Amino acid sequence: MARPSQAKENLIKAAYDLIWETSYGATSVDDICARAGVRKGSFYHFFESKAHLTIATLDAGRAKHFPELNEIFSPLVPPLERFVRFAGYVLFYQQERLALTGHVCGCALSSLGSEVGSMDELIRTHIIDIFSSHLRYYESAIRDAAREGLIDGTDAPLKAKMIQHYVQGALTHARVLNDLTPVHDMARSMLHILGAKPDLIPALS
Amino acid sequence: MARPSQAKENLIKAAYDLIWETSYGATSVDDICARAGVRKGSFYHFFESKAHLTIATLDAGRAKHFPELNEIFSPLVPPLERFVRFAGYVLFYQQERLALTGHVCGCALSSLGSEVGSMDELIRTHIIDIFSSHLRYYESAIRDAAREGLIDGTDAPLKAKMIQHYVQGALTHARVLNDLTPVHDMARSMLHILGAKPDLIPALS
DNA sequence: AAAATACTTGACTAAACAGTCAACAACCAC
DNA sequence: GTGGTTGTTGACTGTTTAGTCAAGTATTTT
Repeated sequence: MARPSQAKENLIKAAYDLIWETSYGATSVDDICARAGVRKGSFYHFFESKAHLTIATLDAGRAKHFPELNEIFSPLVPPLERFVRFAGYVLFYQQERLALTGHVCGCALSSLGSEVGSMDELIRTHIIDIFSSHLRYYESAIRDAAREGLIDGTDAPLKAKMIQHYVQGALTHARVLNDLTPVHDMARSMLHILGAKPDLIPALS
Repeated sequence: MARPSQAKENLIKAAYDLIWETSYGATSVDDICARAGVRKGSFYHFFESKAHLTIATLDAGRAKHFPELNEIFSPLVPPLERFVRFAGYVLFYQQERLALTGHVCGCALSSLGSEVGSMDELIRTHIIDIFSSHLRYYESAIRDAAREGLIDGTDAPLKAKMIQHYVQGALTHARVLNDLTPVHDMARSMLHILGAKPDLIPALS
């Protein structure tokens, strides 16, 4: 019968944190074990390799964040407000991670995908799948906003991609500059990209 | 008297190519030497470390690209056309690199900065400096376009940042998805972000 | 109490890696 | 032709790294 253990979850959390803070390549199996408080034998009991653990961190991240994104992008939320709330959600996690690490960490998926994407097909396709989900949140909100006459509805898919690319570029910049200004500008910029009229924009908190 | 040698230039080019193709961490000194066709003793004769060589690649990239960017963003070029030409310039280099490597490589600065920025301050500040220059190209073009009545001139600095973040997000996506579609969409999207009226947009080639 | 299952360990192995070094070679000035 | 300067070499060293393994331990079921 199974012997209860937190080792697996601790390894996933440790890998998630370390890879996001620095990079995939700079994060060794020993580093992850040290952060998780387990020994290498345990690591390899649960995971075939660092790459397999990384896939588990992506799945854990999805499990953690998608319920929250479902709330933010719920069809019950006024469409443009979804983007404002989303900007708040991004800022919240960036500030939290900044407090823990001392520097802005940006988008974990984007950094990981960029670094590892040409060398590990499994990690790459997992990230692409998550990116596709994000894109559908944006598209749905854009269509709903157009239906309410809040914005011009032409080319919703392209606008969704603009939003997605802009958000990730802003997070990458925040990380490189070690400065949250791009994240603070996010709500306003997304609404600008969508062509929302200023008087129709919900309060930017 | 100096003994003529191409070793240094070959090392710089090799490092530039390999780091852009894969990543900083996945590129070893041995890899660079193999690609450059020199031995490790020569590597360390010219460069103190891989990090120092990377700084040299950033300087070389700047020397190569800035004359071209000066032409693209010349005040003699109609402002909105500068963005269209810039998109063409980005596409050209992405297609060239795709042909050489078999996969989309995205923005070398962005990838490198994201991967290494929290661990090497010298590399980070070099990249930030280059980013600042790019931003000034965008701002200048935006102000010129506003002066000509082509776009709304409010908040030129924020729009320049939107452009910059969007461009880098698009390139990161192109790299992760291994698909140039985001780069093909770039001209159109940048002009949309700037709020350019369709009839004022120069021909999208 | 015994057996089965799952978790834990850290020394160990082999490979990868950054960086060093003394010696040699090529080029140019004198 | 000689001496000075610069470039080249690859075996070598020490460290880092991923991954293995036999043995031990903890938990649960029978």
